Amino acid sequence: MRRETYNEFRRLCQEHSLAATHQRQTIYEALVSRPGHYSPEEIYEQVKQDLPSISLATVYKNLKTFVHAGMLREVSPHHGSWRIDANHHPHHHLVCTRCRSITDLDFDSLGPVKLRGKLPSGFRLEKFTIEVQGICKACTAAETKQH
Amino acid sequence: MRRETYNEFRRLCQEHSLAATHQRQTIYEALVSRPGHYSPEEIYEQVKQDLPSISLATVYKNLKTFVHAGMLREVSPHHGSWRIDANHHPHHHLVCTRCRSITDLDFDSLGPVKLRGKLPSGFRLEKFTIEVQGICKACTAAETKQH
DNA sequence: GAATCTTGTGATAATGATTATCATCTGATA
DNA sequence: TATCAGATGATAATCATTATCACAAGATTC
Repeated sequence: MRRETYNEFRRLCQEHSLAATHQRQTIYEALVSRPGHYSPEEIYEQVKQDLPSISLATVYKNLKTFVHAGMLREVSPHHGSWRIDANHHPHHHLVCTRCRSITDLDFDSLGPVKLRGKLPSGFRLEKFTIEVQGICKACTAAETKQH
Repeated sequence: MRRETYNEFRRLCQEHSLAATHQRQTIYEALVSRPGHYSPEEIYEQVKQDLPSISLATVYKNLKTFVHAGMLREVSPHHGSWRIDANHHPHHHLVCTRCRSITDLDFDSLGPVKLRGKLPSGFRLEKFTIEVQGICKACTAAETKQH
């Protein structure tokens, strides 16, 4: 691991009161050192090369921990079960990052996406989708009540 | 079911060579008649009120059929396994609707999202995410080869 | 409308992803 | 170094989704 990445990792662990274990270090490295959007299974395969006895459960637990702490992000705010949208009108989605609820937002509430320059060659554009991420009313209320 | 919805349903089935079964009709109705972003399980619960003996497998099969035919949409092009993104720089994603692969797109490739008017009250905005949906290079190539 | 054929359905087993449990171990702190 | 909270590994449990297959219901033809 690069010295720089190592220091960053130690700092982040301290900042979030997490023990800087060998396993966590290797998982973090596996993600940060190479670009990509890996699944837990893929991380597990990668990490096993350094730590053959690591458990898949440990990978899952630490990925959750890292995401919760804000050290890493989920690719999509929609994981979990498959959902169907029957709204045929063009529209956007408000997505709550806390409870993952989804609400429609009228198409005209947002201006059009403007493309500057070109997309990678060979990619055939179908459409732009805008997701508005944030905390929904219910979650904000619940949070306020706690304090 | 409203006459209008019923006719639309029959038309869509004919157009896509699908048998207009009682089950399909009820599933379609459950989605179209009320706004929302339902999971297969939720549709199942709803449909059971009309057709108590329907099987959850039938709901899954028909939702897939409808989505495949373009009669309904998936809320998110990312279903399936959880993925982690370690790229800290602001960026967008190119998502292939065929193979679901994900590629980063530089933040500056797209102009900023402009909000017209207001978001629903109580929603605390965190950020806008733009997904560029389309067919990736590899899938386009594979498709061309077939013909 | 009945016969036939194709497709869809229901029940349930199988699979795959994720989470829970718990005995044991390790990093952090004194 | 001793202590202890928190982390790990093994594995069972759970949950979502898909596969299988015997039986039933639409569609088509007469």
